[in-house]
Amino acid sequence: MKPSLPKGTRDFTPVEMTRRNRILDSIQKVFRLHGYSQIETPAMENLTTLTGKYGDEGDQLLYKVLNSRIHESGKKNEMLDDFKRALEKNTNSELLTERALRYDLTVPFARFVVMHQNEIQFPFKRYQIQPVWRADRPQKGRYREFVQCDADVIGSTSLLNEAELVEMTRAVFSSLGLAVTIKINNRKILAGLADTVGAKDKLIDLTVAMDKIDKIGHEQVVAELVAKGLSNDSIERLKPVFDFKFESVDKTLEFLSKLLENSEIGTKGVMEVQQVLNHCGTENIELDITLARGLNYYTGAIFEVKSNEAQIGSIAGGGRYDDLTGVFGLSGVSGVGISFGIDRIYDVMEECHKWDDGLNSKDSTRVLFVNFGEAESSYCMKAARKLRESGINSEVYPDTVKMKKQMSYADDKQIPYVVLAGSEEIATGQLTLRNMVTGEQQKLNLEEIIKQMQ
RNA sequence: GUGAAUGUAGCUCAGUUGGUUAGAGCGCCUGAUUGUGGUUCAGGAGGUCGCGGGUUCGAGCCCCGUCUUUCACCCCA
Repeated sequence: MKPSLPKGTRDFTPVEMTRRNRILDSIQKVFRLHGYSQIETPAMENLTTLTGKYGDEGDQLLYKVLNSRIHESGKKNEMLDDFKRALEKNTNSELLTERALRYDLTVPFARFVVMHQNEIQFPFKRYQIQPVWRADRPQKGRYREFVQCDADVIGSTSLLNEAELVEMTRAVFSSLGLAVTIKINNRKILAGLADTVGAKDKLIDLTVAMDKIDKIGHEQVVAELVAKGLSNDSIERLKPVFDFKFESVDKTLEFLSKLLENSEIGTKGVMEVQQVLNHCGTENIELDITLARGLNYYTGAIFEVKSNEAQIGSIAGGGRYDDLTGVFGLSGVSGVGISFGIDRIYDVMEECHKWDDGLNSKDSTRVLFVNFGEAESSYCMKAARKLRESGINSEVYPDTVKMKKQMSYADDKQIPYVVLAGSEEIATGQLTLRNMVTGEQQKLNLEEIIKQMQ
């Protein structure tokens, strides 16, 4: 049969993995530097844990897992009915699917917090690096399986957390050498906007439409809002927002506080943004009043990070959610977090040629022992063990094949040193150490080789 | 889910209006050099032309379907 992969999934070669790990290390280092500790959760969750948290679009994109052994069920008639219903529209049936692959790391985290609430010290700062799955149509920068790197603080309403996440974001991308813009906004500002134009009940329609302004233009947005049932009066009052152009954070704040002065929630949103920015400064930040984000659960600050160099969707995003744990039975716990998408960050690095491969990192093989035969390779196994005990990554070529083949293996893997231990070398204890970059060879005993490697 | 493009050797790509045995560069293998890689030289292997149908005397090329990748919409990391 012809080997193939499910649509939207990928293999990663050793070269790709070293590069992915480089991104991962940068992120993980920043997370740890700020006191976040790691957790993991299962790839699968109960379907009920996930549904209804991401909005209608999100629910459509959940990968549901078909129950096993459905052929043994005693409820086949009910199952058939449920299946027919599922063919009509997106319905859930516990008889058919009670599990789903996780769609993000935030909702499983909320579930985790509630289940472990008695073991957790709040505020709880956790990070989590795991794949997530979305049944989206794949294209560039969009995969059905991708890895998210999340850092969240839960159990604290302090805006210092938002500021810290902004600083972490800056740290991650500066260590990767990528120029980015951190777009921020606040759901309370959007709510205030809906409030002041008299369209409180149309908040979601309003934000979704707003989000598209720079893509489809004012007129199209107005048309969409009319279609959603927004009154002419409301639209008229939105006009200054449509006409507003970002110049600076200060000017935007000034504009917003005037616009929203009669809205309690709107004013609160403006104050929050102001405070966050007081803590972390405005470097690399754009206050984007059209930023909305699709996920339902955000209630305060929202972030989105875009590359300044590459044309790709957001490479990180997040925000504050006031009551995600509420549905699981623990209310009054607010959290805020950010998620880095390493697959997209990889694509940006690739597009911008940011790799600067010092391919011989200390993680790859430093020394290869050439295999001359049974007795010699047995000797080399012991010698290699000695090197490994000193922390030097070493390998013995497994087959007794032509030296040319073994040398080009070392060359291909960019192994910097090769040890030649033939019968003569073994007899005298003076092994031949070849530097593969310069071509120089020295006769050294094992201790001297170890010393030279360190 | 809607609309559109794409697929030829391991990789990047040629392939004329449908016409004999489908090519190149790089990579790979062998030898020159049986204890020395990266350079050079000589030789070699490798293709159901994504897959399945159809039209035709004849299809890599035309038609239909399907899958993959990509682009736009939608949404997002």
